Amino acid sequence: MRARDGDDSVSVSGSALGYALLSLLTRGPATGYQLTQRMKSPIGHFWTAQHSQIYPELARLAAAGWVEAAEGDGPGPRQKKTYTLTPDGLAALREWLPRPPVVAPRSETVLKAYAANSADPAAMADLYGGIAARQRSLLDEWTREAAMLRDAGHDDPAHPGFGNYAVLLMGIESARSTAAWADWLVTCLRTGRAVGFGDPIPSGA
Amino acid sequence: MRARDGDDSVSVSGSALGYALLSLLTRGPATGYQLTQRMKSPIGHFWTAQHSQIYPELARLAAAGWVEAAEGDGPGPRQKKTYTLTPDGLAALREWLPRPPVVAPRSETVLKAYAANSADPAAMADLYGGIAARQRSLLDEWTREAAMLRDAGHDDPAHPGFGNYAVLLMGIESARSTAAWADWLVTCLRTGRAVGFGDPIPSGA
DNA sequence: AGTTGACATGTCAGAAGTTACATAGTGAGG
DNA sequence: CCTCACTATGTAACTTCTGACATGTCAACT
Repeated sequence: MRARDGDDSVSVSGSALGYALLSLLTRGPATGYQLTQRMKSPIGHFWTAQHSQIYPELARLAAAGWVEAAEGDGPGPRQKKTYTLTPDGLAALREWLPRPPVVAPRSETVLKAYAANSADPAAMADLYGGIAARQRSLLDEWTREAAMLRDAGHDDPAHPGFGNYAVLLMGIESARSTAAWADWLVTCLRTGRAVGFGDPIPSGA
Repeated sequence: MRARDGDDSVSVSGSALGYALLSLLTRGPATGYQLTQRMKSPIGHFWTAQHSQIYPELARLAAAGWVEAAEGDGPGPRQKKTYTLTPDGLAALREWLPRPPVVAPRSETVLKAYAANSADPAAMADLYGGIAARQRSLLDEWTREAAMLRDAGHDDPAHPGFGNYAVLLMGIESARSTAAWADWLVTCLRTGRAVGFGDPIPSGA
């Protein structure tokens, strides 16, 4: 499945996680621990991984020659390893990037809406009210973050931080849509009547 | 993990897939094959499963007493089983629905944008141009579908088809956001300059 | 002096999900 | 007559992901 030593001819194919780690390493060398942190924001809103998945994957990437580890003394009993993207790794990433992505959406939030009228409308309204509130708070936070990045020039496609900015914008769009949809759902569930999407929310009536 | 015969006291916890199948069965009895089809639209845009996952899960649900199988002759060598949601199954679903959903977003599309400036801008612009086009065609299709459902009264929260309508609306919102974002990305990548989100797209200039 | 949290790396068991294999009847179209 | 697509149910091998276990240092706070 992945290249072994002296097996250069085989087309080396990585998992999405592998490419995610390579992407993170384009931001500079890092330890597995730092990659775990770096994955949290902003890409974490669209791609997550635990350290228990990251460490073995880094070992595989190193075996494939896509990353290189510099060892040093760590705080614990083991060696601390700082990984760097190799030219081969960058080439692999560049080859993977323009390929059409695998679309595999999975949202428990929407799944629950699918069965919404099997449950108590008031309870479901509360659920989606909470979801809308959380999405709006994320929206606020990310909007402020995006403004800062824009001021720092990250909206320039040539800026190394452009990817972060792009992800943040998608996060904002996604939060906005979800909040608007959840608001509509809440209004439907609370009034018990058909409501047009985007119709004004009847306030305290 | 799941209840066995005569083990009623244990809190029976299901997987998200199990609840997805229960949700599908609120639309009426179905075979595993029919559930596989039923899952494709519209909930398939936010939750998918292969038949190889569905058949064993149905067996587990039956063992837990959440669904009941009526056997009959099938086209192949095996018995055809038509599953029905039991009162216990509906109760379990109703208990699960209002609980806060697990949020686990995963989008290769956004992941690739995160590393966009490691690749050839023209290739990435093509990629996101294609994505925007596909999202717009889905948007068209779903908008027409939603209009039909609305005419059929599915926008009434009491209508059994309300869940389908709600999922479709989220699909529409999601496609709209993604298309707008992809358009912005394409403009950035093609012009090579900072572009405001929502700014008019320079046409053939 | 003791606790908590951050830094740092790993393993293991199990759950969840994908792909391919296996079987077989019916009806439509070429 | 043959092939293809649809209906229908399952298994097996494999990959991916989560959650828990395991270890140990250092700095800050109580």
